[in-house]
Order: sequence, then C-alpha cells, then structure tokens
Amino acid sequence: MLDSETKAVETPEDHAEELRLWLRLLTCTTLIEGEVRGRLRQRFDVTLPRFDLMAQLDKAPDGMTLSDVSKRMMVSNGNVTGLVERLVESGHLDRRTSETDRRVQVIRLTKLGRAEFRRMAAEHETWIADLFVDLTPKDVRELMRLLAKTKASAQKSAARRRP
Amino acid sequence: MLDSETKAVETPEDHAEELRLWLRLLTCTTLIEGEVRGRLRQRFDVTLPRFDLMAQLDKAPDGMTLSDVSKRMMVSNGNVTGLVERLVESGHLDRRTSETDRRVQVIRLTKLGRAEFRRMAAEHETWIADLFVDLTPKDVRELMRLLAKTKASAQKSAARRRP
DNA sequence: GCCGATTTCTTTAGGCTTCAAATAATTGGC
DNA sequence: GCCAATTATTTGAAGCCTAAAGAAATCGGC
Repeated sequence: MLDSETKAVETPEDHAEELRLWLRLLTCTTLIEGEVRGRLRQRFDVTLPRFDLMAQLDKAPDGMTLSDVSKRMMVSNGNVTGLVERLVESGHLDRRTSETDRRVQVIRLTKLGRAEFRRMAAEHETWIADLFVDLTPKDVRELMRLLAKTKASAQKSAARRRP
Repeated sequence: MLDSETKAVETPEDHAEELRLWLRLLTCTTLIEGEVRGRLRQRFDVTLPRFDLMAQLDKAPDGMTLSDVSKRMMVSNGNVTGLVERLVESGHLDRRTSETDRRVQVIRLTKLGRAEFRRMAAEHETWIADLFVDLTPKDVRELMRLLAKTKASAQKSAARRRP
C-alpha cells in the first residue's frame, strides 16, 4: 500500500467543514439570542442577562450562592456581582450573607422578582416555540442528540488544554 | 370524536422540548465561544470581536463598508464604529471615505492586518477541529442540515414580528 | 492554636454591546 | 433646483463582560 493512499497523512488537514459548522452554530445562536433580547426589551423592558439570572434562581427556591450562579451561567464572578447588585437595587432579588460561611452570599428571588419572572417566562416560552416552529419533533430530538455530543466533545477538548 | 381526543387544543401548549433545545444550543455556543476567546487572548492577545471583524475583511479584498460589516457580524452600527477605530489605531485596518458617496467609509485589512490574521486563522482552524473532534463526518453533515433548517425557521419567525 | 493554601466575593481597568438620538450626505419627486 | 425622506455613520449613556488583583473568611496540616 502506498503512502499516498493512507488517509492523506501528509496533506495539511482540511477542517473547512468543522469551521463552517461552527459559523452556522454561531449564526443560529446569535440570531435567536438577538430576537429574544429584543422582545424582552420591548415587552418587559428587561435585559437578557437579568432574565437569565432570574431563570436560574427560579429553579432554586432555597437560593444560590454567587459562585453557583456564575458557574451555571458560564460568566465571570465579577459579572455576577454587578448583575446581582442591580437586581437587588430594583427589588427583584434578596441577598444575604450565609450564616455558616461569611464569605458566601446567598441570593433568592423576592416575591416581586418571582412574579415578574413567571410572567415573562410564560411569554418567553411561546417566542422560543415560534422561533423553532418549522422543526419537526424528530428534528428537535436529533438536534438535541447531536448538540449533546458536540457539548461533550468541546468539554473534552477544553479539558485537554486546561486539565 | 371527542374534543379531548383532538390534539389537545384546550391544554396550554407545552413547549418544554423547544426550550431545552434552545438552552442546549446556547450552552454549546457559549462553551465553544469562551474557549476560542480564551485561546485567542492567550496565544495572540487579541479579542474575539477583533478576530471576527478581520475574518470578514479577509474575505473581501476590495474592502467593505461599515454597514456591510455590521450586517454580516449581526451587531449594531455603533459597535462597529468603535471596533474599527481601535483596529485602525493598532495598524491592522485601513479606512477611507468612499469617492462616490461621502457618507460611506470603506475599510480594508492592511498588510500587517492580513498577515496577522492569516497566522491566527490557521491556528484557529485547528482549535475548532479539535473542539468538534468527536463528531463523525455524518454528524457534521446532519448538524449542518438541521442548523440550516433552524436558521430558516428563526428568520421567518423574526420576519413575522418585524416585517 | 497557628499559618499557608484555598475559596468566595469585590474591585478595577479596559473593552464590547445596545439603543436612541444626532449629524451628514444622498436620492427622488416635483 | 429644492426639499422631504432615506441612508451611513457617529456619539452618548447605560449596561454587560472579562481578566487580574485584592480583601476577607475558611480549611487543613501540624
């Protein structure tokens, strides 16, 4: 068997397909994210990061620490500090220092915060449904599967670099 | 045929699957984007928006107007103004007012800008390949197809709201 | 109990991003 | 040629975001 027949080891590898995939993934996300951001602003005068933070807290009735939030939202600590500050200011969040560990701040939705979030979330869900409306249930399942695989692959790759 | 048997028209529609799909899409993108941003910073001390802008210009040897760039990158005009300002300042971009329409600014990569971009792009491509390495060629094709469908669906939905 | 390492959070500096309003140039109808 | 509408860009205010450095509290050996 000749070298030239063995999987083209010598040629500089062509990753154009993966690159195109990444750009398409990014385009889809940017498109949908922009649409959601605009609607949140128009309908509720709220920003996407605020909405996302409230969404995290809505799933945690007992509250979360800032670190939890920062990990879940995949943003920096400092970012969360400012975000929380503004949401406490506007009365949507309650923030208190943990009894057992005075480094830790526990934040919760206030009654107002929860009520407003639920109202927004209900409408938000219909927007998402509309944005994905042309996908069949099978498309959705298949996308879920492939994105799960993508996420796993990317996490492994990230871990290889930063073990 | 009873009403309760006809596609559950009365029940508030359940869009939980689409919501989960959106969150997974967002997670994948955030994960990869964060990884790319970090590597660009570490290896080349450049930001992702700067890289993206240079990527657009690399594909347009005759230059682009700021509006073109803003549409392609799906960001606001004001955003591009500042980005370009900094890249002109650092010698990567050349900017001139159009001869035929004095409202228009045409920007191009400088020699330095092009050289640096090519160097970064080559490495960038290997990062992307590594991030997607666990996907088979078939996975990639299938994802491309489903994301194209998603993009079309989202664009239609956006157009319905803002015709 | 003490002290170095770690964890949690804040601060700082700089850059990115949006929206809305303002500026400047062009176009089209008359 | 004139003027209203449109188009291209800039500006300003506010908020988002990161990385890195710093402050405060806790933890783990010893």
